[in-house]
Amino acid sequence: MEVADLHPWPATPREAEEIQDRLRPMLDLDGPGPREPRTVAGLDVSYAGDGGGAGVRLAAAAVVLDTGSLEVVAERVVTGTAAFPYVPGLFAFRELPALVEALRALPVSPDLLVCDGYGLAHPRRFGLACHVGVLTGLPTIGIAKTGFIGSYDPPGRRRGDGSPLRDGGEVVGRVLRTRDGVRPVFVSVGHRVDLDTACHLALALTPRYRLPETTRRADRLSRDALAAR
DNA sequence: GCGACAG
DNA sequence: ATCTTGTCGC
Repeated sequence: MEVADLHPWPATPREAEEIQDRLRPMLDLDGPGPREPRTVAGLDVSYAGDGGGAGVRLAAAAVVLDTGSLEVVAERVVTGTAAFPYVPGLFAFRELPALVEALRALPVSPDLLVCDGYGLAHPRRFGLACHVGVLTGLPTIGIAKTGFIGSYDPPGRRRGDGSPLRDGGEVVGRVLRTRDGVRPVFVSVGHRVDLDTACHLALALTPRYRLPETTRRADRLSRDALAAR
């Protein structure tokens, strides 16, 4: 599929922040977005050894599933190196080059992209899911496993229960329970999808496990590719 | 000033 | 993210 170019590429954290601020206005936050996408792609990256600085070996995977059956429609994985050190708030610059390469190799263009991390729930309102959305033009959502910014009250214990994630007086996401009695995930919108639809999709992708089937598939594929060396 | 801090 | 043993539970 087609993906916009990444340049200019930042050499410093300051430049990376400027890029986020410059791309932020490109976001489409009007919903509702695809409620019944036919295909959904999951993105994830695995690292070899200590994953702190730039240059460490990594593998990025994109796995496209049929939304109804959750069967794999297409998948691509590429290996490379971390393009940026890990800095909270600039996480996207670490794996974006490899993810873009994997996406470009896909023989199909998915109806939705699910990122492992945050979208709008970000210090400058431009997390990985937003960045991927602007680059691809596709609807994107972010589903993170742990907290980053914002405050919230614990959601109810049942699958489907959720509570608003608030930051600076605004709702930037939702803490959503995808399985009964299991730790919730953090859902935020990326591009061209509203929060209710994002949570609806998150639940459709978690019929059995806490994390979306898309993320689980991409995680396994990237991990295997790394091990294959 | 002191923590917290997506992956 | 990744490094890791044992341990609890279905």
